Amino acid sequence: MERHEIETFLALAEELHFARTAERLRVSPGRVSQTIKKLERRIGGPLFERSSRRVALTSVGQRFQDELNVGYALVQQAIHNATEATRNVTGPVRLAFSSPWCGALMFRAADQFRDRYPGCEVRIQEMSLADSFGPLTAGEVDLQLSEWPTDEPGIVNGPVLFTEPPALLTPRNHPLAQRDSVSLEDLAPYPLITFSGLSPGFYDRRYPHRTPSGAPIRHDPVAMTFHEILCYIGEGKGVTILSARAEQYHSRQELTYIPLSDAPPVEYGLLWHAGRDTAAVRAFVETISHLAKSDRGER
Amino acid sequence: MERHEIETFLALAEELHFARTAERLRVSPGRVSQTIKKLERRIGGPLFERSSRRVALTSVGQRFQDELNVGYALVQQAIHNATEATRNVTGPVRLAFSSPWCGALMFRAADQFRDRYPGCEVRIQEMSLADSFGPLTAGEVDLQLSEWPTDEPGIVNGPVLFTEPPALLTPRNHPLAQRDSVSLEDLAPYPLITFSGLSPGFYDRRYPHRTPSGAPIRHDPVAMTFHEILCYIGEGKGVTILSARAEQYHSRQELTYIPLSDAPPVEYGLLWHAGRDTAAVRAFVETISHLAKSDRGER
DNA sequence: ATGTCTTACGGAAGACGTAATAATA
DNA sequence: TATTATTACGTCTTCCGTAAGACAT
Repeated sequence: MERHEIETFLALAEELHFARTAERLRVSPGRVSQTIKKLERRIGGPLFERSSRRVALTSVGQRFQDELNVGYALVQQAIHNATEATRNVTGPVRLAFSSPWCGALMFRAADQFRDRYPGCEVRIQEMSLADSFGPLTAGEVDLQLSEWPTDEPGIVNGPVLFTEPPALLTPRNHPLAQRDSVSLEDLAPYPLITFSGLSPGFYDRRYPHRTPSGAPIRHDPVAMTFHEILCYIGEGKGVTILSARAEQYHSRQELTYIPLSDAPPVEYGLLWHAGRDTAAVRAFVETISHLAKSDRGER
Repeated sequence: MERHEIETFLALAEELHFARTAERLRVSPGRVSQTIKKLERRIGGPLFERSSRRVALTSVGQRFQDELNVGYALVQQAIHNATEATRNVTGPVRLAFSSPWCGALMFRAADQFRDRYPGCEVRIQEMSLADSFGPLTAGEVDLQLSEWPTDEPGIVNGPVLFTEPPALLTPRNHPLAQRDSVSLEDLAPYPLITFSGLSPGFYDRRYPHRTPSGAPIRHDPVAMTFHEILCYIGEGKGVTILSARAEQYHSRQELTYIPLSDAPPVEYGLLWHAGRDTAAVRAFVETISHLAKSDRGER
């Protein structure tokens, strides 16, 4: 049963007059007659009892009207809701990423997103790890892709988009630098250079205070920026733990990246401010999540 | 939003795979793609998040699926119910009428009915007033159009289809025969010939036992058939009350019909046996009721 | 190289309007 | 005669399949 048949039937069931029905539907009276006739053939019997001067519903038609009205109203409501929901996907979406490999994914997602939601303007900026949540909290940014998760109050931990294996970063002439792989157990003798500005939970997860066997690990010094860490290590002040992916973007003569076998993988996920997510932001979350799933090869 | 769009969307929302959706709907994959694309343009934004290797619902699409499923299921149920209801309109419909003017309406209605329900066989017979409910009670007849109402147990008083003014039937040489109109008050001096076989309530309604002022009216003799009444009156044995319409079918030299001003109109309606009405019978009731309304000029 | 979604194009089904016809008051 | 529903027919939209293209694995 086609839409025009439903609408013609319901209109005629109300008007009980072919000409007025035709006028209401902006079609010719002949069309109403033929549409109803065809519908009645499909149903199998008359829905209207009619002469050239009178139109009335049969009992079958009466019940049909009642039931169809309910169902069709719900269908129209569904369409209306969907239309309204997409209408709200508009306005600028301000995005931030913490590291180049997050940025790469985000730029690809933004291309798809602009394609699908032409009404949306997308702006992307890099963020400083020294102030991971400042822009989000200040309302300067709507969504960020960065190290995950966080304990920051008011910040929502969205979906994880990808993970990277952990690595140990050492000076080139470090005792561990020749190894193919190291364990957390190997870290005990060396000071661990850490990064301030991370939320406490995330900090403890990334930088252990003891090796698996219980030996203490000294945290020293505490750097304020990522480049500061690179300098400290280059100077032989210690080692640090980070994503293996960093090697592709921050390799230097005097530094060596070594796979870290037993540290937890580094997770990168979406973060936004609780209650400040708009329809456009949610739509971008869907787009980038979908793209990341494709990258992971999941089905 | 067209039916094929709804069905394509719902199928794809379940399958999340264009090729399988196309196979299920017996269309080509290209068609599914174009249909969804067009639907998304109409809604205003993406309902699916897709690459060439992955299909997922957006949050808008998710909600749309939930709501559309409910409404569309109701629409389909309504169609199914209507189809089933008309499927039952089949088999023979056996009709009876009590007088020629009832028969005239019934034959016209039967023509319309046969036209609208080709699967139904219609048989019409005249009934005897002497045994008004025998055929109905015995199950030989499904529906009858006759004097209305009745008190007969088990018989349903259906809708009144038309009414006729009452008349007094007298011999040509009767004292009242020259009058243009008579009142019930005029009947007191003359024996009233009545008709047995009527249900008690109807009998009392048609044949008063007293005039409006309280004078008794003698009921004598009590006839067994309509022709018997005509003979009695022709012989000068008394007068009777009947429908003015009878004059068109039962006029004789020795009889005179006089309008009866203050008797209740004679009602003709449909009667059937309680619980034995089929879908086909109800459909015929609708057809003949509609035709009678047209005859009455109601709108 | 294969599986999957998308696009381009020609053919067919059917929705539509116009206008003539039939039925009713 | 006026109003209304129905029927007939030509036009045009659009739905559809086929086949080639684009993209990802």
